[in-house]
Amino acid sequence: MSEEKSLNFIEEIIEEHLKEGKYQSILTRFPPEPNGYLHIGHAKSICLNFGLGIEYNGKTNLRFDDTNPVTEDTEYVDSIKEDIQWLGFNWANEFYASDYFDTLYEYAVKLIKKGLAYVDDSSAEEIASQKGTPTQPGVRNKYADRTAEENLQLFADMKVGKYTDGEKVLRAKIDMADPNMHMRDPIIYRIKHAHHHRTGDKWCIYPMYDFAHGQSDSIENITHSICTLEFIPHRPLYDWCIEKLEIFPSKQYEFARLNLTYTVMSKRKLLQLVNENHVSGWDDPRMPTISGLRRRGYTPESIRDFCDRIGVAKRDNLIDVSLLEFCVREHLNKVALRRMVVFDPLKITITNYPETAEILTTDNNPEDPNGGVRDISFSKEILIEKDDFMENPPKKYFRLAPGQMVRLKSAYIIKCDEVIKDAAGNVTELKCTYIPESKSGSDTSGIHVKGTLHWVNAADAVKVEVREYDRLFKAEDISSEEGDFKDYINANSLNIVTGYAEPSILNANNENRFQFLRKGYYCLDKDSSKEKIIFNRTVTLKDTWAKEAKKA
RNA sequence: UGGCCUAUAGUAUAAUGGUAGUACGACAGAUUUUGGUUCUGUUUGUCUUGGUUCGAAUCCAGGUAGGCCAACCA
Repeated sequence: MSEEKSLNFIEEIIEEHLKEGKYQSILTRFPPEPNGYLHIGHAKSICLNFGLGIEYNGKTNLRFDDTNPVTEDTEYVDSIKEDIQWLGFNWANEFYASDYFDTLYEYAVKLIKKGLAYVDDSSAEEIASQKGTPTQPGVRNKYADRTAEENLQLFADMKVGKYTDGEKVLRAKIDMADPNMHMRDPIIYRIKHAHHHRTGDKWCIYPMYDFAHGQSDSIENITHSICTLEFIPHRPLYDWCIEKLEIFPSKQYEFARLNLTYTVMSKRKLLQLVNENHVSGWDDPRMPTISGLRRRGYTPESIRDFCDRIGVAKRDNLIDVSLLEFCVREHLNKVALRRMVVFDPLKITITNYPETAEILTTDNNPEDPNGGVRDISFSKEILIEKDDFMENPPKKYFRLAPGQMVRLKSAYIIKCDEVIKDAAGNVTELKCTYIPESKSGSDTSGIHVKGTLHWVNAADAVKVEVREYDRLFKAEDISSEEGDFKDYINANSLNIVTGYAEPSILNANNENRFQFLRKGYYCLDKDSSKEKIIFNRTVTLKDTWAKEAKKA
């Protein structure tokens, strides 16, 4: 029964560490910067980090990497926590890099005392030009020669606010000729007279990422610090700081970040879409954000399944968004309540049906044995989808056509007798007859039809607004396209239509997931109200007929 | 033109020196009161050139291709 699942390279490393006794247990962390909302790429990292903690009986901390007060905000802290919990994960501790500002300051002092850091008065431009290029070594300036005492005093003066932003920085003294640019005396502290979302105005100097992240890992005793590939060149610096500071040796491991077709996956670009009103907000259902996917109707289960299927490796990847759609369809198929909704109605009059209505029952979910049933009303006037009728059907079209029969789902078989058209020649109504012996559940007619249609009773259909979403971008791989990413925005990514739903839709709540029969999966939008019911289309059903029709 | 990382089917991901497998996609068929679901089958792959070895996707060397690195961002 237990087909052993192969390990990804990080699991292999951890199992080796556990086996050889390097660690008794593992501790990972998820370290977002609170400067934007989490997206599906973060979900990959969350599932990896928290998943490892669960898999190996370890723990995972949530640590906000809040070392840059000018871009960070508590709004983002709150959204990040909500998204992680919604995905189904619990952190052992909620920490902030800013919790460690005092310790980090002492660490910097220690480096200065060891002669491994100095205060530099150069401008940003000077520092950049002295840094050299990847092919040319950098040069050290005169400030590198300052004594430890002088540096200590200067750094203390920086801390108490004696200087303005940019006037001085603290640099690690490593090697200006290192082929790795990050080792060319990197800046580790800068002056920012800015209000911090947690420490307020206590500090006017803030550590850089490279002087905060590894040390924070070390302070928390993180065993496996997992990040994305672009941090590989930072690893020597990560190790250098830990070694010189003589603190707990956390280790960094890097995996390839997620890229998805037809979307962008950078907080900077997503922020731009929000700020420039290309979308309604971070939680716009077209956004690849966790909050957008949630509003769209994606389930945590489906996102976790997706992260599981895409795997973890070190090569760059571009995952087809159809895999994400497959995952959500697979989950929703099992849990969604079936309902009938007609989007583009065509009236049918059943000429041999009595004037009184009849109550029929139908499954809430044929995939769920405990799903139960519901009542639906049936009468001589019903609505079907315009697409479900063709006056001159092609071969293999087994919907309604003149003289052809179809089953109305959970009701009767009907036959199309007459087509009514308006002056312009548009079909406006169909006259049909029904087969009384063909009632669902007690069919004695002996008639077999190929097609089954969804329908609603014209008399009690409920009008709803349905928001249909398409991909946000027209290009599959935006990073490979010329020009600005916004040139590839799909102008038709939102299409609002009216649907005519069976009355049971009035009982819908925000937790419900629906399958509108033969159409797709839907959920109530947060904008919905009693007066105006609004649904989001999560994803369509697979439509092999549409594919077939396209071929012809 | 420096350093680092990576290269297996259309897209991902396994095979840890010994039969190249899995998922999604695509295609074909069966079932179906959702042209959904389910089931069955088919299809396509080790970047390249050498070397080591009885045996190489795997180890070594050269090439090629892609990615990352020169923010007082993370």
